[in-house]
Amino acid sequence: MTIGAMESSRTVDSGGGRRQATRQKLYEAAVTLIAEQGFSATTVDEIAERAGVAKGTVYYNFASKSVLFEELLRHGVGLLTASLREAAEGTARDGGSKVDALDAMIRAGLVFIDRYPAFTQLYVAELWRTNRAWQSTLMVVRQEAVAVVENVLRDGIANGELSDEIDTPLTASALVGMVLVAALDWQAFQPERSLDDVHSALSRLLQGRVGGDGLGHK
Amino acid sequence: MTIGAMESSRTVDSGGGRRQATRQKLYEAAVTLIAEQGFSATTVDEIAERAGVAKGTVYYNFASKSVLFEELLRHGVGLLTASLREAAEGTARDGGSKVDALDAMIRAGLVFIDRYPAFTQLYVAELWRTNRAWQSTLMVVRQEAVAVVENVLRDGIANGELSDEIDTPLTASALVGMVLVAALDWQAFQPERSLDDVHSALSRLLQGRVGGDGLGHK
DNA sequence: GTTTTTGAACTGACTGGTCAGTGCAAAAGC
DNA sequence: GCTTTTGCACTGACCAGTCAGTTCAAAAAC
Repeated sequence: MTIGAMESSRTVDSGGGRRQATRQKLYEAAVTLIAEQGFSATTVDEIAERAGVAKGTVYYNFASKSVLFEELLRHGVGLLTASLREAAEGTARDGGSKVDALDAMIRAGLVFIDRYPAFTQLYVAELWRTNRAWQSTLMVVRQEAVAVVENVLRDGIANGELSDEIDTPLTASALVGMVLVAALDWQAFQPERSLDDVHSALSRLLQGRVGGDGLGHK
Repeated sequence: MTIGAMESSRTVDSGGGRRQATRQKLYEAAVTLIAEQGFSATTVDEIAERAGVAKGTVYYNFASKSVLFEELLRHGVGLLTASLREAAEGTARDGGSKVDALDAMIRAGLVFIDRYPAFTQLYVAELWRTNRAWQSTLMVVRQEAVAVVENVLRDGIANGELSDEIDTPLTASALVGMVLVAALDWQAFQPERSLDDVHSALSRLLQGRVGGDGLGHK
């Protein structure tokens, strides 16, 4: 049971109703199982059982196994995107630089992955697959999240803080990948380390302080 | 059909025998199918059909579906590891710096992903899963590949070229993630761009030339 | 003549999805 | 206040279909 609550209690159509609570339980059950085994290898019976619910309930709440998964994806990436946006805006309010904003977003990414590792695993495992039912959904939510990073990069270029030679989409992808893989490896192989620890290592890389004296070499 | 040949014709136990050729065909068929659909969703019948081979042949050559997949994994990561090592050694022979070695390995990674995109997809999709039959195999081959990067980082720290404050395993993971995600996004969303183009964007990031004047800001 | 492949038939376990029926809390009727 | 009705949420046995893996006699390749 590696996943956190993922409540957020005030979702789109909140309503503390029984229905909503059941859906939440199903999300939580599905996310861990699918992260471990993959979508196809996870049966609806398993999901229902772990959620403490009858199989029929799954189909009462979701049109199909795929739809359940798709809505889970939307839900999760939505949380991430909101978190990234908040981080970026936080530094903007404080008059911070764009590099500070990137740094804050790295931290937000790490916090998210730390909180919802199972969701992250499942997201990574599905993102680059092709020919799947939920491809288009995934594409849309991915773009929403990456766009937050891209916007910060663009702003930084616009105000001269970042080189205008950087490739916005590619650099954004690379930054996301950096955080994603470092965080997953952290969770998988060095879970005892602190978030601050990981953050500072990535921060150093972001700011090009890899060379021995803090300046880039060639 | 997004995958390249993956022949390498001179693999571990080469033997141009008929048997080896059949296994090769099965690898190629399996890699694309599993990359697209995932392991569980891919049937043995499909693999056999795409390989142009009878189902019985699959079981004549491999003990089971899982074993076929596991050997495929070993085979593919072996190619990557060899390629990374070669890149690192190439710059060492030319008396290049360790940053040059890292740069060469980034390029080698891109070349690999460009050549075997399907394998890369499948690898990423499986790497952080838990509770799977081939977990341990995957762990071993992953470590072999990452170790090549870690060694270059360590060498760079030892000779003072890189800061001794960098976190070797985390930085290695982050670099791998950077290349992995940037390359997969390149393939998926901007396949028309050239490898050199992608490489230079990542190179810039590696060398910390993101800030407007080529120096890190704070 | 030995190795490898073929291809079709078969099995037994498992899976997504269905559906008739249950439980129950609030509304309606008295 | 008490009884009856309504309909939402849930249940779990069931079904039709699918799949990994087996078997094997015969053909093909070497």
